[in-house]
Amino acid sequence: MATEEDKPRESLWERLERPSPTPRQTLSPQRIAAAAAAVADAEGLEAITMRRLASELGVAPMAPYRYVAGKDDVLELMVDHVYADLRLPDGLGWRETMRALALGTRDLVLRHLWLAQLSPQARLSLTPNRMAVAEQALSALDGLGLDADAMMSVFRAVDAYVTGALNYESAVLNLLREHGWSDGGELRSELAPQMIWHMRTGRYPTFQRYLRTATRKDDAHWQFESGLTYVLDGIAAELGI
Amino acid sequence: MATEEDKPRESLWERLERPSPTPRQTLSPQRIAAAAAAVADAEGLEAITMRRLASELGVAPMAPYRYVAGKDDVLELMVDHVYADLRLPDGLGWRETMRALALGTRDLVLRHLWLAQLSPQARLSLTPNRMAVAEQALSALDGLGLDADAMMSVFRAVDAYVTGALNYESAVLNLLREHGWSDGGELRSELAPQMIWHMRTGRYPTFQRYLRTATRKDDAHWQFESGLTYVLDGIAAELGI
DNA sequence: ATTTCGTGAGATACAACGTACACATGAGTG
DNA sequence: CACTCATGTGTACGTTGTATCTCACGAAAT
Repeated sequence: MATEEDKPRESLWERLERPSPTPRQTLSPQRIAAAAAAVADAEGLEAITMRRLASELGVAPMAPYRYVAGKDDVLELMVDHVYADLRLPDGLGWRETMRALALGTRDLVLRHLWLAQLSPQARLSLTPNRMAVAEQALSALDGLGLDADAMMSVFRAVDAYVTGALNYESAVLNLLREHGWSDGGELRSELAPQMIWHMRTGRYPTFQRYLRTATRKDDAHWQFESGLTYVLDGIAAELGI
Repeated sequence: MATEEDKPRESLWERLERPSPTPRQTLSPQRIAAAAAAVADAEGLEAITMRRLASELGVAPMAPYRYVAGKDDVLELMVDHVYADLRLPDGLGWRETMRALALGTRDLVLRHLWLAQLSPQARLSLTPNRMAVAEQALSALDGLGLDADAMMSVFRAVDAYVTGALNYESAVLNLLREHGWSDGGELRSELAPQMIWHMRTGRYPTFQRYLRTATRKDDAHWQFESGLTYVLDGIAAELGI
């Protein structure tokens, strides 16, 4: 059965672009976004509560609800706020543009680790600044003789790889931060007992050999670039571009 | 300053393999994992609360805490529980093994959509069944003349792509389920007003052209395979295997 | 057969969270 | 000066994760 709330509620972004009739207000979606992003940058996503956000803005806990429908809207505003910093240079070839997309996204996520902690559904929302990046990326894939489906498959493949790689990389960094550990060495020494126990079972000989002989276990940038090279090489080979 | 709780707490998995001295108990980690996974399969991850889980098991809300240190442990148990269904066939070449890893993971996640809703840090934990899959994948990359770092970079690249692609795919499906929508058409018609508004701004001409001319927008399987082909092709090209 | 003891489950309670709802307030307009 | 409506306040409710105390029961010991 259809419920009442299915009416086509005006989108968050639609409301934003129409300036409010009385502009004299202490609160605004922009201030909310900036304050929330600042808190999350400094203390992680779990520090974002509606009460904390309100106190940060110097208002009562329920005040921000004049501008957002709920906490999910706040997260959406935060995402769009930081994505304003990500733009791709024009005039590059498709491969350099995809590389800029990947490396730029990585920079952004490493500067705002909470981006990777958002629920996948929060990352689905098409905010203006994310749409702008997608448009830039797609337009760099235009004019290569690809049909629309192929163009999107390239964009999506790069985006999927970047998302997955950063999911992992930032999860490690968030773990470090939450426990107050400083570097990967400290992480490994903390996790060592568990890992040693796993290895003692003798069930994972190949994995164990990796642990013993690998030399770039901590080189996150190299790992990111390696995978990115695979993806871009494969696109070039498969599509002949 | 170092806190007391930094003592090397025995791992969840370490405790599990040592059978409890008095085996007569109504609760067990296995029962907890199975019950929780069943609830999440049927009603989504947000249905998993400690109270709900306890009532599902017919015990008091705090009873499961005998076996898990907190909700995070429950999630870890759930992950391991369903990963028991994922094993890779032996004896295949590296490419077929990586394909089996990707497609098998996709099957698993589509059967248990809540897997993609877990926090990245929950997915970091190395549960026995996930370790087993990783070991199988790595051993298929053995003997190809790759060093340990290259082997892991291949595994990680495939895993990152799969994670990212499924993050997106399952987010759409979770959105459908939560709103009670049946298929992609219904999703698009619900989101149409927002999308039309975005397009009316005229800022996204390439994106708009994609929306008009693409024919495989709903073919999730094709999209997954396309990206996977790029990744595997790139690995083959870059490493000469 | 009775006592002892430890383990597993129950009951109660608390702080923190998101948010619904009714009220106060103060600037702009007549 | 009165009216009005957008904007922020105060209070409260239901739900969550989980700390802590208490209780029951089965096995081992006497």
